[in-house]
Amino acid sequence: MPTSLTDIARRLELSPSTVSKALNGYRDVSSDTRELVLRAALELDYQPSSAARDLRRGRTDRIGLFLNTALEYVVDYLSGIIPGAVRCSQECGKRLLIYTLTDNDPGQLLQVCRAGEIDGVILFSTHYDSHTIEALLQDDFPFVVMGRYIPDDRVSCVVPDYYDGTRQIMDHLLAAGHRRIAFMTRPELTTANEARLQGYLDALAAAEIGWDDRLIVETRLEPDSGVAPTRQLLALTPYPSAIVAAHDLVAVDVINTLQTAGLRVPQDVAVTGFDGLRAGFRTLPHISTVQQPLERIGERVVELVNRRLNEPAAPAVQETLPVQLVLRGSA
Amino acid sequence: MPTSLTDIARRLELSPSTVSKALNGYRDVSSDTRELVLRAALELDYQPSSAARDLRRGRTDRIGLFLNTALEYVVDYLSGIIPGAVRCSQECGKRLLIYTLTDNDPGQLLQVCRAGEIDGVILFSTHYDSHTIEALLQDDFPFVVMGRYIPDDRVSCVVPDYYDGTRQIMDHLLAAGHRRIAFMTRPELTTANEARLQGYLDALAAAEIGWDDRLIVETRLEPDSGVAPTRQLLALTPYPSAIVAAHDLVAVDVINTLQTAGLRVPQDVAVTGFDGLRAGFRTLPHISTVQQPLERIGERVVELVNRRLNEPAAPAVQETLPVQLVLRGSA
DNA sequence: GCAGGTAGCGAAATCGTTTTCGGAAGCGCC
DNA sequence: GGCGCTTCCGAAAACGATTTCGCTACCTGC
Repeated sequence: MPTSLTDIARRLELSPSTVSKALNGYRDVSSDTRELVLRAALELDYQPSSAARDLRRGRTDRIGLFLNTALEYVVDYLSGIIPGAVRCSQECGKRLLIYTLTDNDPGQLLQVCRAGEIDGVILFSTHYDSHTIEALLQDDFPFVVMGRYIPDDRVSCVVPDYYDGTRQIMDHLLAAGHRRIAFMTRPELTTANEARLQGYLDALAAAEIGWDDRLIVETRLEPDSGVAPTRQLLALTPYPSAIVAAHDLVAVDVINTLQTAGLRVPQDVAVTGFDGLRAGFRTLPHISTVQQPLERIGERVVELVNRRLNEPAAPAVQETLPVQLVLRGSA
Repeated sequence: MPTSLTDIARRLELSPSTVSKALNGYRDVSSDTRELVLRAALELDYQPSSAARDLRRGRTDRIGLFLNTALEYVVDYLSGIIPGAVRCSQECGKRLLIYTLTDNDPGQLLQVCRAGEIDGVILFSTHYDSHTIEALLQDDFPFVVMGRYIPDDRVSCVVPDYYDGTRQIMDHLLAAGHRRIAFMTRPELTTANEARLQGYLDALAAAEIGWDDRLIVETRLEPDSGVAPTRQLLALTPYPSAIVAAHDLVAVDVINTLQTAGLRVPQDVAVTGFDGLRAGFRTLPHISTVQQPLERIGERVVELVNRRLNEPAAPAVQETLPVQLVLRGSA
């Protein structure tokens, strides 16, 4: 049992109200008393009970973010956005915390929100789930979607420019003379995947290159999920001279598979990633990728949740953030 | 404002106490009433206010874990232990959550604990801080240290067998004929680092090889921190035929630096890592490493916190978990 | 001297639960 | 009928903070 506000009150022979006011900067307490209270609080290592305070104030000043499976990917992505998100939440006087889901059950997210453990939540693209979104809207619970565009003007989201990024990649590859360019997509039918695919197709069309079904393959988010599709592409004759991977982690698999097969990257096959994760620095050559403004995304996403908390009536905003091609060797 | 217990009570013309008891499985409520309450709760999407419940019960059923800087490393390590930790906490009826620290200020950890936001905390080796530990002991707050042995019989910890792991690595390298083996250590004076160093020295002694100061270099936890030390080693003549890196992330840097310099791994220089992180699969060759039982560590660490919660008087335990050398190509 | 204002404090309600305690009703049994 | 025993429910007291409101002093200005 840590020291409570009433402990301080008793010790100083003051009322709990006065102590509370002294600690919270109310003006109707003399500076002498305030001094006394602050000193006592320090001495006793007083920290207000968050449960009591949250209950009374009806808010927690906490913002949540949920981990799910596809841990390998999520975690690498998260480590990119966390610095920005943490900095911003600190500025807003909130704390950012990350929940783990057992059994990857999205219902737990709703439980946590409804229980009032957090004031707002950041939804990661990988655990989007229309039922969850619908429920959050129903409850009028503040949330922002990160990394996926949601075609609904009631929901805020922050997304990188998938279309432009893919165009940048394709333009680079085409300019380098590549004509057989393979494309790895993700099986989910999301606006993000559609935008990337559209960028691919448009770029081919602009270069007056017909598209070949066999060059478009699917990958999942699990570890090593880039290996099989790469083998599949290598079985083609001729095999593609460039592979546009769905994201950096897949690109790692692609590069490793190619090199294991005795092919040189980028001389024999060029490879590109997407996202700009740390993983891109682990292969040799490093991965040429589309860098998302990760810190910026972290900031914006927290800022939007916070705005929504401050003015509940504020309209939802859907932001597309610019991305940038960075060439590191693999293409 | 979500539905509260009293909302249900009013709707059913029952008292809040009865509703609470119906929901919490008390026996002194008729099965008819219980049925009614459960149905109403479901219809109204009722979720008990965690603040109110925590306040009243004096516990939260939550266990915390704190992120700090050195994000790249921590996050990769975490993704290894999370599955085990989450599974175990679920079995214990707790929820595991991850706090972010602003400004990497360890004082925030104590604040969170004292505020009663969590019942127990898992301390990561990388943000060990003797003042924090002392304060937690003072407060009698349940905690367990992960990845670092603390020479104090009041604190529980779970650590991999650093000494044995290093011996396994060294024995393998020595058996392969290596005689000039470099060793990368971390600057912190921890029992973990000491154990690794001791393993290195003992192995050399057992093989009757004198040790060379210049082969022992330091690395930090920041990204790319393996590059400079590797260059430093390559400047030696002759340069070492094997490099024992402090952990897998450093090993990645080492391999990349060697390959960039035109050296082949493992033919020209063998490289080993430590920990068994996913990063070890991203290089080519993959990293030969000492695999920590990560999931197991996650489980144990949660289990120990939980035991401490259930029987506060239980003595602290210090567990060393066995590790295993896995050869993946880099040595 | 008095009205009006201000400064400083405390009483008390409140947030939404949990849990203890007691009471009412119903029943069986002597 | 009286006694005891269940069974079911509600009243009420917590948990520890915040916040409103009112009260007492004291001061100021006329």
